[in-house]
Amino acid sequence: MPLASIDVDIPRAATPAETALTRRVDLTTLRLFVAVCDEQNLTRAALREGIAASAVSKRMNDFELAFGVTLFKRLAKGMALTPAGEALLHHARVTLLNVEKIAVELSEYSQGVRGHVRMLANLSAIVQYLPEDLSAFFAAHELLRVDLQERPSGQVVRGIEEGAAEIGICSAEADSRALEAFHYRYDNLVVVMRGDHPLAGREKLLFTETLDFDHIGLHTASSIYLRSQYAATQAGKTMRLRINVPGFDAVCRMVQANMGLGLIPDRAFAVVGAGMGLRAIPLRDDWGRRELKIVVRDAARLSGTGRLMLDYLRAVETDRVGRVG
Amino acid sequence: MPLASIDVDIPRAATPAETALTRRVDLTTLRLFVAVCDEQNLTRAALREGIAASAVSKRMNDFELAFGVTLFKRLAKGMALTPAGEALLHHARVTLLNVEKIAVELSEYSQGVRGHVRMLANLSAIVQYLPEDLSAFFAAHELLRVDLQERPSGQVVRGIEEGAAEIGICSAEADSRALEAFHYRYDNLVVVMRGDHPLAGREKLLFTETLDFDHIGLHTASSIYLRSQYAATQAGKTMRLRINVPGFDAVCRMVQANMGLGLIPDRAFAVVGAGMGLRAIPLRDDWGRRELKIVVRDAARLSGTGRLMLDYLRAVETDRVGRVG
DNA sequence: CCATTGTTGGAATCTTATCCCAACAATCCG
DNA sequence: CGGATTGTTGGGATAAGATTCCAACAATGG
Repeated sequence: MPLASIDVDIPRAATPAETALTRRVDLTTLRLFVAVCDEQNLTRAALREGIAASAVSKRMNDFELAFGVTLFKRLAKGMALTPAGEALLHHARVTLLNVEKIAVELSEYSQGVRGHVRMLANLSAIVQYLPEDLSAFFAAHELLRVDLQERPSGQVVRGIEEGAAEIGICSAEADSRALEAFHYRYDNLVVVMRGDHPLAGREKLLFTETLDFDHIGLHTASSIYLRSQYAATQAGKTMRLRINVPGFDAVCRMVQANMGLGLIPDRAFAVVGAGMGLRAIPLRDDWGRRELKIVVRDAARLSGTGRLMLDYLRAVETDRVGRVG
Repeated sequence: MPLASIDVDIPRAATPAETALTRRVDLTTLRLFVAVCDEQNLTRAALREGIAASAVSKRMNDFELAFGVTLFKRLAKGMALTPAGEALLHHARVTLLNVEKIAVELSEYSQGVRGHVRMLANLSAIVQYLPEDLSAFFAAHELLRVDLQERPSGQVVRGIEEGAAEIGICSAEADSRALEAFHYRYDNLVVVMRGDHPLAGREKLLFTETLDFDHIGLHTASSIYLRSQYAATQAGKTMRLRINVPGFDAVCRMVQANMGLGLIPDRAFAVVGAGMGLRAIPLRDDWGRRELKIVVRDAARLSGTGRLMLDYLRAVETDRVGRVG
């Protein structure tokens, strides 16, 4: 069918000839190449890199010869890229960026750093839990470093599978396929309201009990918003929405302005809603208790630092359970 | 605030010392380094790379000296990585992978290829439109190549912003911020049913008209499912769901088995539902007409091949409008 | 049509990686 | 316990390759 016929991303093995070609690439050449592209002028590029122009010329020509391609259109007024040159330029840039990362990271080690962990996490974890957890982790392990990137849950799983990072944190509902998964945190939704709201005296709430009042919605793509819509549907009722706003903080401000009830995670309320004189009442419905999980490719083969981080993250919730309430 | 205190991903400029260190990295050293890591043994690594063991030893020692780090724990029975070594190993691997890509891509050019475009697209576009559109594009331009990766709409936007690819295709509802956006396709939802269904004679349908019949739902996280739930809520009704299934093809099979009505994109029906003797009736509601858009960073600065692809994709819908029906 | 700008070629030089051989350290095992 | 084995490191000679300088060359632009 059509999908199979697309000539895209075929991960074929490198032929022997290509293996040999790989060795003809070197970083100096790539560096000079991007310099020439930047300057569109071989002479200026040579100047910038502190080398003779003829040496740059030779390197570029040798490279073109080795691969049998033309990288530049030699114009009277400098050099312009061919399509092959553009393709190379992109890869050369990311390669050099990577090399820079190597230099930076290793010089951190030379200054005393003892370990790195690469992590991926979804927004919910990054906003609610990781600031506190990582701060505490760093306090206990000053000489460790973390590279953290934000991605949606599905992409977190993909990244861990591909080895882009060692440890991932994502929604427990995401399919983590062959990865090992551990519980990280429960994420309790709370109903946020002013102290003078009719429901303000309650200890717990069912979502359906809130449907007789106005609501403030999160943006329409958020999972909380979608899930609460679904719950209302299941109950055969409709949410009365006064407005949709983009962030947890905005929800709290709207609540304060007496626009209605808000529905946000408890930890988010602790961070953005504190000191606003609002009341946050936990939701009793089971879908109000969402779970974040930790995913790794193989816990037994984690780096030392990765192992340390994994153990720390797995233990952190129970250590603080009193404060999470 | 907690977020600011995390010591993560600080993109500081490289110091002059680090710039100098960058030049001490070279690909041969990296290649030898991963060989040593793979083999956990310097001698075998040297053998594998066809070079004298002492040469490898020298390179490793010089490298360690240059960066002031220890990469290996020299054990009697070979070499084991230190944390610094592990950090280097990861970056070395991706760097070498990149270099391999350079070699592969350039040798394609040497064999006649005339241009590359890197693209990102969401699943919807990849399943429904790109197979056909790209096939047609390749038919017209044999010597061009496309690198296509699947990502959710939000990540498509991010990837284009970061320059990971030139052209992105995502939902029109995704926020494309500063990117240039162009219309790509309308994605019309159709109600799928057996020929003997009471509604089978209709030309068009409002979603509310279908709510008196059983439905087959897509998986609960799909945007079609969520959107239809929402529409039911807005109408003050409830969808009567017989079952939730994971894919467009499964929906069609369930419809055929007389389980109820299905709601899927028209193009998906054309691909998976053809020849099943089913009827597909367009939805009249405005949310039944979803849009896919093309995003680029700067259409004026696209590569030649990128420009060609953009123009092609922008024109393709109207060229085929008769067939899209 | 000559001056200017910019790229390329060649020969000499110099740097530097590699090789080979030997030394050395640490286990293994009889 | 001690020689054999396995594996890493050091030094000097060699060989390979990159850089420099200078000159030639091509193509605009006034």
